[in-house]
Amino acid sequence: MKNELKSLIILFKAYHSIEKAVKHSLAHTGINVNEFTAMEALYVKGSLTTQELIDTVLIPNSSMTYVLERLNEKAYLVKNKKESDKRIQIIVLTALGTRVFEEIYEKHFSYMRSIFDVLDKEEEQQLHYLLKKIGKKSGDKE
Amino acid sequence: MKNELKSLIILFKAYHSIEKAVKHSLAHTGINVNEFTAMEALYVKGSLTTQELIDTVLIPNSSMTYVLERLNEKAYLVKNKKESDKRIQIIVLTALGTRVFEEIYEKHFSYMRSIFDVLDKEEEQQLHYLLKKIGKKSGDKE
DNA sequence: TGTTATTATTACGAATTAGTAATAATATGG
DNA sequence: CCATATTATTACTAATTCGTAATAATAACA
Repeated sequence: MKNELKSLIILFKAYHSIEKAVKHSLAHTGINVNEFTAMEALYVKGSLTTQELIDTVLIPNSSMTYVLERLNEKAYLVKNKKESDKRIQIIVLTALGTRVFEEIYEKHFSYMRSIFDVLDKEEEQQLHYLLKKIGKKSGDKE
Repeated sequence: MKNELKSLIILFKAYHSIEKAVKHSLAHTGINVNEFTAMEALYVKGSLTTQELIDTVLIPNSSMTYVLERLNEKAYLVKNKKESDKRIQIIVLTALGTRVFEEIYEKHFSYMRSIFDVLDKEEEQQLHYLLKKIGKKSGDKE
């Protein structure tokens, strides 16, 4: 077998390895990776619609519904119908959600940063460039 | 929020985007990503123990059991107890499994290669180097 | 040689993920 | 306006994933 999907294998390995580290970092925080990613997006953007969250977190709509339910149960976010288009919901972190996220983020940041710091600044930029390039190409093919 | 986990976010995005492409490529083949990865490892290595497969595919042991069950049901692989240590199973693809894998791989290869070909040879090597570096660092922290 | 520890694997059950259909609101084209 | 198409979201269900405990075989060593 021509092993020219080496890039794919290496990407999968690196990702799974990092994903494990993320899970480890989030263990005992009461939220999982998808929940964290959704909260992060909301924290950065201030507010997003469900559809925008789906496009950011890249999980299926039915999975996002589940994630939002969980976070809503924990009172970390609220959903508000948009007045001008009632099909749309605007999602916002609550004060509690924001506070909890900030606490979790601080530790998570240090932990993850200690991994990525194995790359120097230039290497990290190069990684961004390369990953964006294949991510974009891959998205284009959908 | 200091956005210095940009690398993490970009990696996640690129991965999920590629993962979608992989799923698309494997749709209608009757096997999913984990099943494909396990078969690929077996195809390349000839045979592996369950534990070796777990270390390759990087999923929990309980998940691997499920994957192996699925593939065994489809008669794509067989399990043989090792004589010298009966705790250990040696997993091998059947002739059917091998043939099916080759068929699937051929199409999958073209599809995935068309994505990674957006990188030139040098860029691809660089990507390998960078991903291995953070993958390794991340694994070390376990 | 008989505990005790370690390793490989499976069993079980709960949580999550995801595909598909349903619902509800809005847009569009006659 | 009305019928139809499109968009956003949820409901429902099946499949998968995963943590943890159980089992079974082997190793270690007093």
